[in-house]
Amino acid sequence: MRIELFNTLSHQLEPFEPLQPKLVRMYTCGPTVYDYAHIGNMRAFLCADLLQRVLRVVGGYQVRWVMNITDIDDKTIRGSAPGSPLWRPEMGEQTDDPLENLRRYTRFYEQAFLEDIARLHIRREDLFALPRATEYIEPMQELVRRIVARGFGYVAAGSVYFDLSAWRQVARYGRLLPIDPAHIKPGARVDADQYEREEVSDFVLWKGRKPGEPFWDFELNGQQLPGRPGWHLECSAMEYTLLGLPFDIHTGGIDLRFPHHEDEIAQSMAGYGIDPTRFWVHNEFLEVEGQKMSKSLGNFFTLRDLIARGLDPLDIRFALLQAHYRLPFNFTFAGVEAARRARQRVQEYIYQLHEPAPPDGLSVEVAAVRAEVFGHLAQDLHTPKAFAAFFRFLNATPAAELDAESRRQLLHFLSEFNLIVDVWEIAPRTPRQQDIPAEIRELAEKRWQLRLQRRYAEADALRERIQRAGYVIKDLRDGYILEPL
RNA sequence: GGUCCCGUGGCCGAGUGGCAAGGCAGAGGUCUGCAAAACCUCGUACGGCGGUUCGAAUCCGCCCGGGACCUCCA
Repeated sequence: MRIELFNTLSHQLEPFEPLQPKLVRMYTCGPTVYDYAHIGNMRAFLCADLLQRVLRVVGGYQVRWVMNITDIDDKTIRGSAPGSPLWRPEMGEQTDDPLENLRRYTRFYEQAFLEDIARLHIRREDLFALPRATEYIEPMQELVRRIVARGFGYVAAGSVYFDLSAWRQVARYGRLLPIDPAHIKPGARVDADQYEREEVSDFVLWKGRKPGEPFWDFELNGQQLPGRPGWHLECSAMEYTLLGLPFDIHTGGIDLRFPHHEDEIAQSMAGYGIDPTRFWVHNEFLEVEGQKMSKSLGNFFTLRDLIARGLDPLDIRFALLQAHYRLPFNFTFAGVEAARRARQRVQEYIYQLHEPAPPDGLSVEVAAVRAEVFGHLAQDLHTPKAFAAFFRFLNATPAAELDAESRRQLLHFLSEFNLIVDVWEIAPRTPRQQDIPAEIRELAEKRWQLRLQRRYAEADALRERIQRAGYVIKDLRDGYILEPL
């Protein structure tokens, strides 16, 4: 099915076609591993995951998906510095080597990040590569040399800057978001004094070494410039190295349009001479209870915070799919609860489909709902419309009444749909006996026997006890289901 | 100060000129010893005020409220 995507470059919906037949090359701005990722970060990665899954399942493409790990920047340096309050015992001992400290610090949060995305069902095996910035220092330095050689970079006080005024003479700057320098907010962060750049809009490609900070040797035109890469550099270099330019899709949060992505385009074009990406796809932010997430408002959550509060990461995944990715998502606890119920209802439906069909079962047209649901997903990942169509079908199609062939087709469609949504189990109901303590199972069995003997008072008392232990009993016609509450 | 997005029933959330999707909650019912689950049925919602139009949630203006970006925040 043909996919259409909203492209930030053109500000409109465009039909998507990969540059190489059948293969989509896609890059996602990943986390800076200086702390646990919060759910706002997670939205960005879930949106990218949704896109790559839709490309695979609905578009029928192979996807080569790269997401970087930023393990060198101001925040990671600060966090790993000697005496940092952010240093944790799990990271080991701090050493005399700033680079080694940085490595220990960032690996810790990288590991946490990998655990977090795994819990959200962002699959490691879907990622072609998860490159660390510090492992691409060479290609970054090479890019700086190219930029300078082409006359778009200059050295000042040990750092290398991108010369925007020179760049503006040969190319358009401000393709993703027009920025009018005449109307810069008074007091906006320009910290012109901090560096020796010629224009405040010039951005740093390579930052000169500061005492006590990690650095790499760098020789540029015979000059020794020990230091570390600028923010935007890693993406350009990794895209070039891992995907090749130009590639198909670049994703990230909406805040990255400017300056990060704008500068990335300028760098890649200036250095490699190639406009790096055909499609820029940006997701809107996540708010909490209608407010911007902030630590001072007390509405700042990491995934770990939410899990500690008893939320299921898959309910969070499902909840985030209920809104379109280009609109702000209002994260609420009530919303996650609603998502949990809706998700459970579909799971129940799937279980019913696995049960034996009645002899005079109904036959339904599954191809139509598939076309409708996938059609909405193909239309700029319109998950709300896709789910509306899906639930409309569910409401009109009671699982218990379907014939065997319809069930088979429907389960096939659901397993395809679940390759995208990934929050259900396409399997018969299995009493997960191993997850339930033996004494609870015994109580449930005892209660069932009492119930058969019509000793209801005693049976109900046991049911109470079981419920207090955190399990619920659902009676069926000739048996019961025992599951965690 | 500049640029831009959003405001739809109790909550979430589609719809961008022609009788307002869907989810959750709520109400009633079926089934069940009761409950839970499941299933069926049920909605006088478009922030405010003007304007354009035969017709506006949808276009235009103003106002109110929330949010974003404006040089290292996803």
